[in-house]
Amino acid sequence: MRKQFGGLKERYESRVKVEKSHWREMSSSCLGRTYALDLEIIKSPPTSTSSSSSTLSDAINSPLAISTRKPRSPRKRPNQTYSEAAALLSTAYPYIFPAKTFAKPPKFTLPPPPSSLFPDSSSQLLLFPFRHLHHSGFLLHHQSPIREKPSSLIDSKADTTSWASQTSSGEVNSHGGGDSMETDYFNTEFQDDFDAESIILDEETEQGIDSIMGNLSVNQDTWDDESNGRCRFTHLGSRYTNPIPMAMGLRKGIGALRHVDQGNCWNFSTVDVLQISPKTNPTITTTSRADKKKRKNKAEKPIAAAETPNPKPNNTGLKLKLKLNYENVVNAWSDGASPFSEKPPADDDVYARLAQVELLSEGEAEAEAEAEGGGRKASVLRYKQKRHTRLLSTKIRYQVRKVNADRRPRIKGRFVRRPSSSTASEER
DNA sequence: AATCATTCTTAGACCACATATAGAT
DNA sequence: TGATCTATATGTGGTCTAAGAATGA
Repeated sequence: MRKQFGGLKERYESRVKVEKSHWREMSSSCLGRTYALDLEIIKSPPTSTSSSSSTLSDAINSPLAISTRKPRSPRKRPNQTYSEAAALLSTAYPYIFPAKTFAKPPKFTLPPPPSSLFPDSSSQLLLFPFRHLHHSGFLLHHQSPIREKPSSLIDSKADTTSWASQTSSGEVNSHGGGDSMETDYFNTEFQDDFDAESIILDEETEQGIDSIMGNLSVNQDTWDDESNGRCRFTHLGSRYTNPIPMAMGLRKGIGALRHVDQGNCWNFSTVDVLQISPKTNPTITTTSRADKKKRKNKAEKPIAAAETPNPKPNNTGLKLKLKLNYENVVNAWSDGASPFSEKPPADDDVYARLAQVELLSEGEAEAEAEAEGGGRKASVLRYKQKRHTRLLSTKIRYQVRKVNADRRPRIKGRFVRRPSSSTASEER
């Protein structure tokens, strides 16, 4: 109560101060400089409390009270970290972590102690999506899961015209026409709270993730002018044209970015749909060997190669018709192990972002890394620690402004006017 | 299980002003 | 076309407020 009253008093004093300040500024505007006066008249809500006769409450409840305070933007909820992680997982493995399984995020609670990192009972917070594995019949039914039910965020409709219409309005409209829970979730909670722009980590992604996952930079030849503004990515033996709509993390397109070489659009966080999809086609390695043989043969026949200036890329890696031994796959996954190999994906921003989510505290992460015995976990841990320190230490763009701010007088943390000789003479 | 009041945590607003930037002349 | 001027935007750090979660009755 005392604190609240103190807060009211503080606000009142602040308002008076602000009014004085604005009057000063208004008067100073007459001297040549104009100040934008953005005042908002507050209609005091009908207070149920008894009308106090104090001038303080009167001043506060007065309908003419002027507030220059900017409306507070909604806070990021603690569960939002969980939601973001879940959304990323759903983006990476839409069939392993379907969005509907986390449509209702659990209550935000502290993580378990390090001694019980992944017990069977208490680890549901992290492992609940794997329950989906127990009925992994989807493995057998979907011939091409990627195309059949794409995530609404990375809708693989590679229609540049629709993209243009979306970006022209200034927002990325995710109305995919779907009415599933997945789509609804992304359209409401995820889209509302998840600021993709905040995840754009240009320098971090290059320095941090690259040190772990390998160099993600795209060669210059992957940008093809002939592809009409489309980034072509070459990796994993598969080559395809990735249009801009496939990119995640670009809210309003590249054009909104400042001080950035816009030609390097591939340096931003983009998600390759085929990359983030489970690698379920084991025939890639075999075909690559066959390709090597073919190349060897082609090298022996340079004339034939010269006759075809634009050879069509080998699309064997893009085949989505799977020839899997489903029984073996199901048996291999039935023990609850990870459905994917331990080998990290070649280049994928989603995994980088997943690694950035602080689901565990620092000590727990260390314990986990020690338990894992180094390797990739240690690399991820190192990267996370590096990123943690980098984020905590504020990045100073202009050292001069920092020096000025440090020298600037403050009262209760706020900058106050410098007592200048001119004002002192005016007050006399 | 639902509701309410209280406590706790922490993201973001606030402040002045030197400097950067964009537009006009 | 470059130089100059003017107006507006930006960034900087310590403190405090209040939104939202947690907790207990």
